Amino acid sequence: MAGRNIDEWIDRYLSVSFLVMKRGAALVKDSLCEEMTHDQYYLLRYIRRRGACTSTELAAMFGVNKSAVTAMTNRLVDKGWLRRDRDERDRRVVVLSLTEQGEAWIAEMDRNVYRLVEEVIARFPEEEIETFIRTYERLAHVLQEVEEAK
Amino acid sequence: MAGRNIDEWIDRYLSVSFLVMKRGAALVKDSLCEEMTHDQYYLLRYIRRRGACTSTELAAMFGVNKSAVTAMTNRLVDKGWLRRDRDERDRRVVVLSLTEQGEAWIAEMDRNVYRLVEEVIARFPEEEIETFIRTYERLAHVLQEVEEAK
DNA sequence: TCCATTTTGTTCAACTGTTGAACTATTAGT
DNA sequence: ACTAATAGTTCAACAGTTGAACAAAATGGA
Repeated sequence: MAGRNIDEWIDRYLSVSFLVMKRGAALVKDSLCEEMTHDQYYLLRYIRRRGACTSTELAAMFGVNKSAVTAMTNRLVDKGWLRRDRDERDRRVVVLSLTEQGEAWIAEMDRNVYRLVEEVIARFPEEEIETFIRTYERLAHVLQEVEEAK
Repeated sequence: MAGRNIDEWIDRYLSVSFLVMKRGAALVKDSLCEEMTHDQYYLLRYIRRRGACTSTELAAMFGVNKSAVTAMTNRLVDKGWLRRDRDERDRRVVVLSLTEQGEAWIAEMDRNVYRLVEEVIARFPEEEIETFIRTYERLAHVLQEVEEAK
């Protein structure tokens, strides 16, 4: 690849990724209720999709320390959205899963957030959406590989 | 568009955007020095590109409160990377611009971050990169429109 | 011109998310 | 059996954020 081209891509990517991150977070936050933060919404979504998971898995998945996960899950347990159970087969492990209340709240929040994302997505041609998301998913995968290679 | 398709896209987009945000932030942070945070790096980059700007502009651009900008810029001024000057034509306005030291630090950080992003980008075909970034930029633009329409 | 309104930015308390070191409890590997 | 490694928590110290209250300056009608 031409060096000129690459540097331009890098610059454009860095600029736009920060913009989308900030603006996207602000919009999603507006779609949530006072009680639920942006990060809590995504964390609960992830746990729901996985059914149940551990602090270690969450920390690795999101690239944060385990103590950060403890702090976040504490708040979610306090709100009654998340359940902490000790794994009987390996008593070091804590199994995290949604409570019924948590399921209900996240479903409620989903309604607003989906409406928002749909409004955004609707402005793009279908093919562009599919292509974009596919590359985005590949990017998430590559980031994990690069992280693991350290 | 088929409802089924849209909901699948929304779900995939929400999941992957959080992953990329978190993992990307973690990797960029590793490329920075102890003294500079992820957010500070992007903020300084933005101000450098604009030459100079105001708190109001930054707050609108990144979708945060002006008080958040004050707090961030305070830390950057304390470190000697950012300069605060009153606008002589409108004395309410504070003009933010990089100091020479700030320019030097951000150039230094750029070297590491560019190396990282290049490593990631190199794993994609050129055409996919260009297509992806173009849609990403369109997305940033749409998010701003949606924000403004509120 | 005068005064109310708007705009720009700051301060403050309170909160979320994060790190990194020190710690406990449990398991795994010889 | 004992040392290693693993899973998670606690804690102090930060960065980033909100929202309300505030000060200072500019604007715009009457």
